[in-house]
Amino acid sequence: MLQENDTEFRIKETARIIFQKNGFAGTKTRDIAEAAGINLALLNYYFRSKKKLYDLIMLETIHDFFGSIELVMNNESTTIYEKLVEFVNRYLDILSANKDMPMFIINEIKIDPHAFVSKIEVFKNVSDSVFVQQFKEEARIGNVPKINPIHLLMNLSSLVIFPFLASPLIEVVTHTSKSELEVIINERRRLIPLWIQSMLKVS
Amino acid sequence: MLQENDTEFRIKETARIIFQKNGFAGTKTRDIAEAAGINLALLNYYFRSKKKLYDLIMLETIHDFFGSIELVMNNESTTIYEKLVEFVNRYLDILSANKDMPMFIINEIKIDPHAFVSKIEVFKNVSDSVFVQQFKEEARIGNVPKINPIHLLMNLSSLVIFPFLASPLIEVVTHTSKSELEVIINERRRLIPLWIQSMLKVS
DNA sequence: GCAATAATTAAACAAATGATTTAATAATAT
DNA sequence: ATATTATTAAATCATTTGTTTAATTATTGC
Repeated sequence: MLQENDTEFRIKETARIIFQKNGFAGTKTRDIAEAAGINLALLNYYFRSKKKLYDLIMLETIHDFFGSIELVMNNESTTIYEKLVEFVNRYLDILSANKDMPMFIINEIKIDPHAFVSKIEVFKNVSDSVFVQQFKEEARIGNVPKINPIHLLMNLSSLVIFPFLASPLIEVVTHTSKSELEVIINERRRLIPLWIQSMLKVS
Repeated sequence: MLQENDTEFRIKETARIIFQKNGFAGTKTRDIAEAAGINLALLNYYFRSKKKLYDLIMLETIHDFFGSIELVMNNESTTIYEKLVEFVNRYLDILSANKDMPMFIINEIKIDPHAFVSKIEVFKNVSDSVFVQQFKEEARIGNVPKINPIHLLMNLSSLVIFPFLASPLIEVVTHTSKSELEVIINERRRLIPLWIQSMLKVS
């Protein structure tokens, strides 16, 4: 057995895509087997059960999704604005390559918030991050309004993540094709940091 | 039979909540019956089938969700800023009373975009709305930057809707309780129009 | 008050769905 | 060559779930 057996790898990557798109209950082991071009029994042969395979993928996904926040937001040597730019670019990269990730994570939390918290508790609390500390200091000095930092985090996440959550909605409502929307989303790399900065001038 | 038979009404309202929370496939007729405190057979007695009941509720939900946009965004006698205020207040009202609505709509679109489009095609195209026309005119004059109006619509929707889509995520990441988050969301009635306005000063 | 219709119930049906296992075969490595 | 690993087709086995039936109770019109 190789450490990254070809078949094993193909099952996992296929399962990742399908699980992220349809969730645990919405996914049939037969779908995974068919999409991966492998025999159904091999799924259990390599991963013991559907649940074990799912848990494996979910942990990796959570790690990918939250791992970047940690690094960017707790960097002691960047300014607030630099962190905005870093955050936007990192997240647009991750989400562009993995469009179903936000919905997957949100559904996962919804199913069992308690179980989820226990899985990410290793990550540092975002509310205590260097980013939030820097924001509070600016607010103290009077450079930015004294609003709850959650607004800032929420606005930043909204502007970055929402297009991926709501892309089918947006496509329908604005009569925009997937490829046009992709172009528009990429314009946001430059625009979102500017927008967030200008929002911090009003209260 | 009364026009709004008590039992019939209770089934529909219970079904609305459960369908919006769990979707069609994720909902069992037995769940609805139990939650409504009625006998299982009554669901079929009043609504013929699970599918018919679901379709009924879905149409009403779509109507509630998109009906407000139409009115606000095509009002000839309000300014852009007045429309922002109207939009934010209307949507926060609807979504606060119906927190699972955005997720429900997005999932519904995902399942069958084509079928969904045919259900909302009665609504006027948002991209041709008075709101967007007014924005384009302001851009021509040079009062706002010449960006794709989709950015404006997307930012507005993001800031209003995202907190409801991602509330479980936000609660977990920022260690915020549901009631605290509710207070924060209500602060946004006043803030979002200001933010959007200030965003329109940069490009 | 009676008869017809409507509302409600418990129980059964049935049909599919879908994860997992088994036992046999092929491939690979020692 | 043989022991281990990988792969396959088929069966199993439990369960879930929407729907119907047939009997009972409540309501309404006359």
